Amino acid sequence: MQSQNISDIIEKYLKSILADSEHVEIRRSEIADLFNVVPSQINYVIKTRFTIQNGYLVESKRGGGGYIRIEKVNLVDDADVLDALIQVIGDSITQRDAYAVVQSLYEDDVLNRREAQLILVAIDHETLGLTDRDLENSLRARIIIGILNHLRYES
Amino acid sequence: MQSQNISDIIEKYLKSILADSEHVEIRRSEIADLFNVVPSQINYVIKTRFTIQNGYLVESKRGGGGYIRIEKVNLVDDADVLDALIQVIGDSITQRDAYAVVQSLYEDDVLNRREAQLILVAIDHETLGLTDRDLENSLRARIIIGILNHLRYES
DNA sequence: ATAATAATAGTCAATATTAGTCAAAGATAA
DNA sequence: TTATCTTTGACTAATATTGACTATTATTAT
Repeated sequence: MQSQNISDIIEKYLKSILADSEHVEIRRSEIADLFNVVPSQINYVIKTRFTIQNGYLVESKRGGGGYIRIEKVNLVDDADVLDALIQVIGDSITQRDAYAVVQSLYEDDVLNRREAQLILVAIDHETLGLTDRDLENSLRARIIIGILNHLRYES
Repeated sequence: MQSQNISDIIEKYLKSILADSEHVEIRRSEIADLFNVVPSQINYVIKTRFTIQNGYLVESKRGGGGYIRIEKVNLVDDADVLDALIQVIGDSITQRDAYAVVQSLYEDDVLNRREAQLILVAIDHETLGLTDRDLENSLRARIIIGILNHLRYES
């Protein structure tokens, strides 16, 4: 489990802060300097690792005193967040994003490890075994949304 | 003495590492260089010799800092039962029959109630939302088989 | 007040860095 | 001989990194 690339390292750094506090607020250029990358790489890290699918809300402001603020949210407890998530998924979701959703359900203790892994198997590219990528992504969306709704009624 | 083709040698090399540690993480091109083969041969070795039937899980990532990771897992005792079920399911299964399969897994304590329900959601006709019944049945078969294969080992 | 300037963050596309797929060719075993 | 297994490489896909350009907000000068 070595994080070879710098994006993974930045991700871990931010998550280590989030482990202790509700949110983290950064100045983009400072983090970029800290890890010796261009500022836009911070956007890349956020866009790929701190999405709503991952269970994070991000807000920011430009100009003097600007910042980027990342907050961890709970996907199923808050009906609004769940609705937002379902809307973001829409009728198509990649394996990567779906993986992120299941991962955050696990982190929120909505699913235990075994349940999460069963779901991951069900939505896996190899499992579905389709050549049509659009079809694969739309099926995956239906399965994930079906499960999210099931979890909603259950709770 | 058996003919030691290069795939066998690579297999032994990887397994010798796995003898000492739980997993091995490689950079595909490095191993290819080490044994003077094209990178895709590493995929061939993995696909033919590190299958789940043999107790290996494989995951990988592309791009900068990419890797291939092979993990040895413990296979459960009653893998034969799973094999039999997989055989019976074949490449297509109706919702009715699939329900029966999941039900029997529940009755045999392979799955608990919640796990069974999650799986039923995933393979439900409504969830999959397909008009092509053959496609639906074959997808359902793949999902169930994927899950049965997952149940082969303990993580 | 308003305009100019500074200080932030965002977007996007080009490039780099990996791994995956597939089918043809070659080698080996039955 | 024939079927299966191995080897190869061209093409594809996914992910990461970079930087030029844009957008937004705050501060300063007029």
